Amino acid sequence: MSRLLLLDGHSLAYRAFFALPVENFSTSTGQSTNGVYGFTSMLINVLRDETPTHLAVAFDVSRQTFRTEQYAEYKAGRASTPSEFVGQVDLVKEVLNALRITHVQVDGFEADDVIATLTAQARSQGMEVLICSGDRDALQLVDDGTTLLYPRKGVSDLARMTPAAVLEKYGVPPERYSDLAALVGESSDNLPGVPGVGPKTAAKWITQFGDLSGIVDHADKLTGKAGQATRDHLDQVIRNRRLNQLVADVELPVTVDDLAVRGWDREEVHRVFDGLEFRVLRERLFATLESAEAEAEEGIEVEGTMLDAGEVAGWLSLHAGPGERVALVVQAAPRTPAGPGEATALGLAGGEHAAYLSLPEATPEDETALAVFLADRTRPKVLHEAKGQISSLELRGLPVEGVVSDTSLAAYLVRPDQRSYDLADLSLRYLRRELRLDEEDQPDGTLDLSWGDEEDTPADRAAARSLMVHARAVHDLSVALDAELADEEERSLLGEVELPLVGVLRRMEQVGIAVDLPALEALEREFGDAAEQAQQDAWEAIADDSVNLGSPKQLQVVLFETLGLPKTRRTKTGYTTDADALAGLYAQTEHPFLEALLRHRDKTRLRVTAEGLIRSVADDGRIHTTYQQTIAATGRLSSTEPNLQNIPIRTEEGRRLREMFVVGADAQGPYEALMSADYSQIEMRIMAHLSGDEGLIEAFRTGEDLHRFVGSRVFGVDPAEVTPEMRSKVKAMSYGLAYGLSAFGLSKQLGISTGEAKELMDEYFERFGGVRDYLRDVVAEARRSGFTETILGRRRHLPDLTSDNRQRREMAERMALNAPIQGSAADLIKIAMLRTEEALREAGVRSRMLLQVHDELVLEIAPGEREQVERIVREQMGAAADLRVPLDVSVGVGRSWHDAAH
DNA sequence: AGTTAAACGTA
DNA sequence: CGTACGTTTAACTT
Repeated sequence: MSRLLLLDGHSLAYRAFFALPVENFSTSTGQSTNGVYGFTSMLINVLRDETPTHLAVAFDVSRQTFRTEQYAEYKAGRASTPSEFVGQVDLVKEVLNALRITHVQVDGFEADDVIATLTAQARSQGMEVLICSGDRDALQLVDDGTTLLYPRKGVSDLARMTPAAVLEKYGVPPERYSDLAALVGESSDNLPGVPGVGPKTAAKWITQFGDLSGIVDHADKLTGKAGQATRDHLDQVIRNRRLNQLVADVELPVTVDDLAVRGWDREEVHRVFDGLEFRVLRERLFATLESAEAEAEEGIEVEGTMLDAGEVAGWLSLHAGPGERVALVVQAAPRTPAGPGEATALGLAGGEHAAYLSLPEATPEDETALAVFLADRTRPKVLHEAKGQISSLELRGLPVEGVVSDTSLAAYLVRPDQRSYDLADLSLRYLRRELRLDEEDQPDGTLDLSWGDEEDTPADRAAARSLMVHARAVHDLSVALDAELADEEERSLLGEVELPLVGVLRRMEQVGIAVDLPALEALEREFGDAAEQAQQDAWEAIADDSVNLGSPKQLQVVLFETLGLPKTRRTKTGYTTDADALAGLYAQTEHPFLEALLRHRDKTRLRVTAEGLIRSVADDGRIHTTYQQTIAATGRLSSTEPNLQNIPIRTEEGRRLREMFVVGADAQGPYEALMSADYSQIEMRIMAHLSGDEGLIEAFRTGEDLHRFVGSRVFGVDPAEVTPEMRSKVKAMSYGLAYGLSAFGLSKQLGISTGEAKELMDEYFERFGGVRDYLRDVVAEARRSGFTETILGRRRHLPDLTSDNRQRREMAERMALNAPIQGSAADLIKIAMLRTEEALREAGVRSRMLLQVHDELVLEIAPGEREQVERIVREQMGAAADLRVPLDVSVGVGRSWHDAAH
């Protein structure tokens, strides 16, 4: 049986371009290759999986086609082709030439028309046809012998669109798809659909009236708003239908018979792939095309063993000796409010072999052998997201030592502004290896496992395979990422800071912080009652109790239509109703509704915060937050479930929430107090250090109030004569500088004219020239090198510094200003946390660290240890780095977090 | 049901 | 038209 495979070269390369991060795919000469890489990868996969006898790739020639002649707006409004994509289509053609694969393009027609024509020819000869395209228009070609392979996501997941699949997904058979598309529209072609008509409605009508002409003929019978809209847009729908019809009789320079698969040009493939620096892909290509008998392989090949009772010690001694790096992947029970669940199973991978161990099935001897291995710091382990996994093991009485890498942390240090460090993503990016872990990708029948015995169910085997595949990926990734770390400084940042910090954070999470639950519940009710009262007052003020005060949309109606108040700043969807704007309106109008509304906002917010905290209290009466170590691009930690880094402090009422965090107890008895220790003005001190500005350094060395000192220089008066207004202006500016503040932003914040703000900034920079020079140089240096760096060598890449787009470039410039400062502060407190914990351990005290809030540490103090711990914390925080200015630490103690403030 | 935008809390 | 985050709610989408 002959089988023709047709690919849409442009659409697939374009899909690949967006699926793969461009910065990870470029040659040493700077040519981007993500599009051509992804296309080639897809090509290899379909060749392997579909074994076609005939093959061609179609391309568009230009945007000018018969469709643009008929409808000038066709495919208009598209973003211009990204510069990194330019040239990649030609590279795709080079690859095809080397593989002796025919490519076809015809002036005035799109790739899909070429595909439609070839499909018609092939079908008339009784051939089976496979189309691989990212363009949905090709769905109209699907029939019993024609299947569309449509990229679902990424470059390795293709949906197999048969007639049944089309019907299932769109509710219409393939020959009616174009009718549906004409109604719904196709945004990528700039063909607008009928407003209010989605695929569901369109499919319903098509079923009801047979096809589009049936709908047109019976347009008067279409019901509802959507029906009226369709009648109003009938011409447009008919035009859409004419444009989305593919042309199946294009005159082509080739016939189907010319497309028979030929041998390929080995020399040329080597030359082209060398130029593109595709090494892994070349191996895959050769493996796929050279062995005709090569069977389809699912994901990674893993040589592994499902360990049976009594086999653990043996495996470990063979594959996990001293110095032998072993990856661990833990499967655990669901997490609880108190933290991660207990470990249930384990995947291990050494250099060659992998193993799987189900903990409930392990014998006491097995567990002992495992425990010895895990606790042995001379046997190196690597994990992905180690913190949670180690906690799960420890819950099961299996402490872990000797962790030499965490692949999520390593990947974070390499590129700190990624959204996720998902293992499968990292595997694809750094190993160029697809981690196929979906259950559906591994139907039982294809599981051909060389390990395990008859008692293992298919589900056991699938779980085992998955853990071993994970472990193998973690092992190989840890090696690959070691090489990706920029320099010795970054390796030490991982080994000496981030990795040891995992343990500190883990213990802080596990300990949690005690909460006065009854008081918190009372407070929640109090805030709730106050919110209720505010709502009543607000409703009364406008004589309307139907308004949802929490709905910005409804508020806009009330404020700007019903009450006719002056319009505020624009947002995407209307006018802002944020607190600043409402306060401004209140100042102008003194309308009682505004006062009540603001009060309602405040109280509701407090109530909701209290509510969330109550929900988070675990059975031990404490709140166990989770610290995320790979989220903030600057190097800070973040806190989730719940976020304990944004508990209110600025207002009196907000601070009452801090009173709810109290000193608690442990198995040995109660603690004495909470202690809060924070760095004062850490960011300005780092600015002084990094800039070397003599004036600012002197400010910190004299011990004079910083803003008073700076104010006296800026305004040219004695420190004693600096008024509160002068001080607050200078304070706002000092802090703003580290964020890339503009004169405009400063004027807005201080409520002064832009001119006045400009003068203020000029005067500031005149007096503190070192700061001005530093801020200028830090951006220039980052533009040159492509990244910023903190005191400990933590890098943040900012490619947008050279963007043509002003908005993006200026955003990147502000990030470049801020990242070294915020990031260095993060470095310092991380060092302080490590040393503080170590010093507390050496001192043998019971007191312990509970929270980190960027520049503050909260500790729980055991009876009689207050002075000793204060000394330790002051010393370790103060000595975290040797800066050109002192690091000032202020400490407070009390029964609650609020009382410990100072 | 799942996503996005607005609002707002912290450093 | 100042950085870095996380959470909640309403509204939008299908």
